[in-house]
Amino acid sequence: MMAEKADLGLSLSLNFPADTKPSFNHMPGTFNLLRTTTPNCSDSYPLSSDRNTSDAFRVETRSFLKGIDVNRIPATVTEAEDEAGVSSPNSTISSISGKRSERDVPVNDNEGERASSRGLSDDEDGENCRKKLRLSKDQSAVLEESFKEHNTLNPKQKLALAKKLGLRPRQVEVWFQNRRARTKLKQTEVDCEFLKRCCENLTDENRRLQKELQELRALKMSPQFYMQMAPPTTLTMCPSCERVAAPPASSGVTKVEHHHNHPHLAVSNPNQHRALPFNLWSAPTTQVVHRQMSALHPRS
DNA sequence: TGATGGAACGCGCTTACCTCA
DNA sequence: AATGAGGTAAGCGCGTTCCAT
Repeated sequence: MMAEKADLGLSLSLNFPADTKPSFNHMPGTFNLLRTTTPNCSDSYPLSSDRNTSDAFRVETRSFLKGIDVNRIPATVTEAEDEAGVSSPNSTISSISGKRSERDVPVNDNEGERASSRGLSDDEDGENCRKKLRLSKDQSAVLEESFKEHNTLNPKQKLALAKKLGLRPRQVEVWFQNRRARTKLKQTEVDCEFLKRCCENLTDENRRLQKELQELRALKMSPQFYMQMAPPTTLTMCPSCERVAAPPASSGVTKVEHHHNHPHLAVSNPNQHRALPFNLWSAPTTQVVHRQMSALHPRS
């Protein structure tokens, strides 16, 4: 089952390759904080509103349905529901709204389906127990394909998909909801792992710096060091690249001179070169994040 | 023009059912 | 055969958005 899941695109693996980064953009409202740090992440799942038109289903509608669903509801019930848009005894909700210019194109069908989705929806057998209908592999595959194209559906798309798969629109809707939830969960796990790694790197670096500091303090105590050491004020840090400048031949280095020692400062876009001082972020992905954060909070 | 109410929708949480080891 | 764990379809409540009034 896990392997199957991976095939279906739920494998948001943690071993970020060299220049990939976790995407925080999949779901609205999740990891907003982090999202701001990765504004250049591309949306893996464009919003449905971008593709709500009929072209969304240019995915061939050929005979996917042949022998498709083992679990299918008796055709009489399903099709009657879907075609007529009367899915349940309580589907008396008015379908005359005409609102939502874009969303409820197929007014009747959708609203009937919607009505069935809230409240008593036992249209399968009329009993109270809800039946668990496992979707077939083919059905899942088609849904996955569709999900890859757009992770939300407008009513038209929902209906078309439902018809194509021999499911109720509500089932398609639920599947998409659950699928979004799974994606988000998976993404959250990936994000957590990513942050954990960042934390570990920072901890290591902190430890290393503490050690270095201790060594420097010890050195400072020794008289010989004091004699050789130039005054600390001559240690300058490049505000752009955050590197400690090489000890100048003479003290009182001006900023211009300092920059002359750093050819990279000639780069037009300073953000393109923001070398980290201590190799702080070992993972390339974190460098990206750091760059974004630097861009958000530029120094001078 | 802003306030208000209804409809539709998505999400989070949860339950119920199914499959498999 | 029984059972517990994990996966997932589905129910429900709530918040948000859009639109008509």
